[in-house]
Amino acid sequence: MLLDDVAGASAQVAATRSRLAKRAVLVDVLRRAAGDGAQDVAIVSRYLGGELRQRRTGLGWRSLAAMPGPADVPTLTLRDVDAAFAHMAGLSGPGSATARTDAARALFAAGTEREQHLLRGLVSGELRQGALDALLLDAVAEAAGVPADAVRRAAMLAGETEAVAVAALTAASPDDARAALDAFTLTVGRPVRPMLAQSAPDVATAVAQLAGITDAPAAQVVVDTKLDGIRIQVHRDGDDVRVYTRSLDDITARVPEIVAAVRALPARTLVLDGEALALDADGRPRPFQETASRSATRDADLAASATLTPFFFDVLHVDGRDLLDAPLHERLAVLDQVAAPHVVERVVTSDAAAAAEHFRAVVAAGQEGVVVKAADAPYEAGRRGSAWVKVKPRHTLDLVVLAVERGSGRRSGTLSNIHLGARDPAGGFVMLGKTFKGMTDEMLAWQTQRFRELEVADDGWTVTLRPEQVVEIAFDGLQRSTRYPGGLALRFARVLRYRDDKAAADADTIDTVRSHLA
DNA sequence: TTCCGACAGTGGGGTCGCAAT
DNA sequence: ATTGCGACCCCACTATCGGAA
Repeated sequence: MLLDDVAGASAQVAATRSRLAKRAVLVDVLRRAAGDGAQDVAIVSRYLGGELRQRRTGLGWRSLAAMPGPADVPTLTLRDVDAAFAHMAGLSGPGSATARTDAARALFAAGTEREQHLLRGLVSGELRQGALDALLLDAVAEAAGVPADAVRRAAMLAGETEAVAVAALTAASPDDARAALDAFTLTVGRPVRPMLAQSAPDVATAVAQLAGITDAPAAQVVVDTKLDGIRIQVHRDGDDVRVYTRSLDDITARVPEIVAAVRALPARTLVLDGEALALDADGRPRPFQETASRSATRDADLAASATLTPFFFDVLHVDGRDLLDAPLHERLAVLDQVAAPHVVERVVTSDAAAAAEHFRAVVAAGQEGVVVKAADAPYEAGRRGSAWVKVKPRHTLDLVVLAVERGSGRRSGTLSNIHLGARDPAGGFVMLGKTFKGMTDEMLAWQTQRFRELEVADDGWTVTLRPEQVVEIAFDGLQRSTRYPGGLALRFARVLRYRDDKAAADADTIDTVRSHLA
């Protein structure tokens, strides 16, 4: 199969907003790939899902700045392209960046216009065709003649889509495809996609949301402490322990202390879900940046200078027993038995006030917040299910917009990403970060016009403003910054509303911001 | 007929390792 | 030694489609 076939399909998918029409295009190209064999199905399913098959190629958006013009006639086969990226991914050492760029040039020179567009999207990870993994899974189901639920479940348990697409689409019949999908079961040593949480503004709202979905008579909820670290999924088979991140990256070699902790637990086989973070001598959590630094380093000496402590909040398998479909309260009973010293602190209650009290207590102890969970819900791998709801404290500030950047994609033509400054009592403003979050289309339209009125300079990307417009910003906390002059940056800043009732002189000062550090 | 769950998009700050400068 | 890039870690929020109610 030619890359051009996939490029054409991707363009068709991007050209319609109807998800059914997108799916129909995906189904057609998946069926054609199936006729060309398993390898083409593997490549097509990756590319239509917006990814290359190579996890890291060393090639990114910036490397593609100077690529040659397009070819007139499509000649690239999918296998050519996959082999080219595999080659690039394998390069390392002095001269490798040049060799990689040369290989990319040769590949792009052979690509037609729409093929180049597809390649850019795959390399940058921003295909922007309005369809990624979820719609692709639906298309795989339709193309193979099997229920969408069966494909989705297989992909969640496999931790990936490619193998599932190949199994479903290379089967001789829908019955065979169904059997092939059912063969994807929870396997110790193969990570599953982690269950995710929705969010709520406060504990009472979270409890009320769960009351709507649970069948438990007293509407019991589990209130788990939410730790500010990195998500880990740990598999143990005897002495063999593997540690995976939320994106299912294997980081076992970087975290020997977690391996040791899990080896010491009283079970032969285990699959645990939890969080790892750096603690100080008193057991209080260190800032997220320290956990991130420690978990990212591959240097053994650096790694030894700080340790991560694992805490688990779920168990998916223990000694031959799968627990994915067991209700949470059952899983937690097992978790308490097998992971006792490393279990996240929790409260189980039907009383919203008790849940709120736990939230206050854990935040006072320096933790990030809580996750409120339906006690009778199964583990929904890979889904942002309604059974888990996270709650975190929210801070707000009134800041001044210092500049604004042009938007891209559906925000093209608007002024989108705003630069935020706190008032400096000594004069001027101190920039604390940027945000594009929380804006409705109406706000985007309004601010695009408003900021043109305040414009003092425009370099083609960023428009500098007279510092007059006040905006109310929500954020999760402050972090140390080497990028911004105050040495501080807002974490997860988002717009709540523009404050036309306030002048810049009424905005919060950098001193007020610092007081949030306590 | 209306409602709402799920998805994709639009980007944020920080950290590391590596190759080039 | 410093800088720029790629790859990940954490992520919030809105608009939209189409099935559920």
